[in-house]
Amino acid sequence: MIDASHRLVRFFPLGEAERNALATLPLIRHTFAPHQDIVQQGERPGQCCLIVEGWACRYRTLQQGERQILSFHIPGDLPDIQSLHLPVTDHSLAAITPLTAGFLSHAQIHDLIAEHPRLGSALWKDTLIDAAIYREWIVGMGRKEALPRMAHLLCEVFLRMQAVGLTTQHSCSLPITQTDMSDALGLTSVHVNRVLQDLRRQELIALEHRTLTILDWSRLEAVAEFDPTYLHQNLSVPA
Amino acid sequence: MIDASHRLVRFFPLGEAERNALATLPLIRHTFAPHQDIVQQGERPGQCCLIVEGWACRYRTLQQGERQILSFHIPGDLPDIQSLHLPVTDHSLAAITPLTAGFLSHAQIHDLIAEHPRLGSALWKDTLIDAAIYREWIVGMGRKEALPRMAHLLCEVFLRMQAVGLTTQHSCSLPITQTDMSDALGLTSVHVNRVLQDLRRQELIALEHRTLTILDWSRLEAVAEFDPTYLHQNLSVPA
DNA sequence: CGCGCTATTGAGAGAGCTCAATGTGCGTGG
DNA sequence: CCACGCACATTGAGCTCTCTCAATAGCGCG
Repeated sequence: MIDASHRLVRFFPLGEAERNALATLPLIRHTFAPHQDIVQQGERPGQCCLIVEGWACRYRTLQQGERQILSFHIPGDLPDIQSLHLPVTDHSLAAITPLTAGFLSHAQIHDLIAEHPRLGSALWKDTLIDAAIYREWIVGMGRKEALPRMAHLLCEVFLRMQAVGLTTQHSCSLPITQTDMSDALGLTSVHVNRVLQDLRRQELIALEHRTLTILDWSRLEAVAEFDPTYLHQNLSVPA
Repeated sequence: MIDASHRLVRFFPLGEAERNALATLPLIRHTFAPHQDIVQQGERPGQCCLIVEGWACRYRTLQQGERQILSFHIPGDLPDIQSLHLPVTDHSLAAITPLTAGFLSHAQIHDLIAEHPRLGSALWKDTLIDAAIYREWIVGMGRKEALPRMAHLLCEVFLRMQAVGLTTQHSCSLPITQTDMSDALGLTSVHVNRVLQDLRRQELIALEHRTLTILDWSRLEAVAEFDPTYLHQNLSVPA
């Protein structure tokens, strides 16, 4: 089942009927180990997964073995919902941490949408926010240097974690390695290391034991040229 | 009205009813001059536009004035369909060439979808392909050098133009400046110029008078590490 | 208590940038 | 019909951000 506090429910005006439909939906749970693929490029999935616990990422591997991470996924995300309409998956999806996911068949989802069209709209909106995040990454990779690009990623992750209630004050879990960050930002892990040191030196963040703490949100936001509009979340910003 | 050969109709299994609904839809036409904004960042549009003729681009401007182009749009595209569910537009949309666009109010589209759910799916799929293109750009910007990145853009544009019947043999119109390309690829126009010269020297393409000719598709594809799967178009590739 | 993964540091190299000048084609007005 | 202006393309030379290569350090876990 999908909990009533789920993002879908909170960010889209759903009625009682839709909430109930979600709450009684039978999810088939699976667990995955770190680095294990959930969906591989070229597959034709017959189901979608909801991340219940843990982090995942979409990625693509190039011929020389370089990896590009396309997005990070946190609890509440539906990272392969696009398979509902795009039969062949054009990238892979892997667990970053030990992960619990719930699966729903395409048929179930189609039925659900047919019966509750507003749920279809909510899911569509979810994929549109995904696309908005991609746009933001393109802006960063194309026109920002390494420091603001990293700062932007941290702002984004923090707000997304906050939206699903996984932050405490100014901290949240950030269970990814510097290599993961480098593959997401289009940098090398060596440079990521130096950029993180710089952010710490400027007392913008603390990051240790996979825990991120935002020490100065407004300065971090300024460095990143971060504007949360694109997350389309209507959230309050850390004090 | 929307022509029966439109991409929506060709790439999604629509029935007679849906085709008719599209064909009789009243579009309000407007024309735009090059560089004119169609939608600006921060607006709350009440309508969506269909590009009838000409090219457009989505873009974002940073504080220091740098521009990042997020996507190019050609006839048949619905470049701001996301406004249907994301009220505030997080980027701008501008005409590149003299442009003709047809407008449909959100209300009209919502009604259309309510009556013809498969049309809703087709539109959703369209936005998912948009997102797939964003992913591909992220891969290029993060992990490809300038030459393959440019080659990839040219492959992509050519296939998209082919999909709407705007190519002849191995050529198509490419009505964008080198500065536009640089703002899309995250390069400078100086470097774009040098990369294009390199592609011409290698006899992979010809590009003059805003006309692109693919001289050697398979080598260009190889240089770009181009795999058309992500366009989800089921198209044949140039000989 | 040692292996393996991740983080850190140093130093040299390079892809792409900046700045600036020059070339070229085309539309327009006199 | 030609001169002019303007946008775009091209070229050169020096510079820098980020990369590469390589070594060392730290830490968690079996």
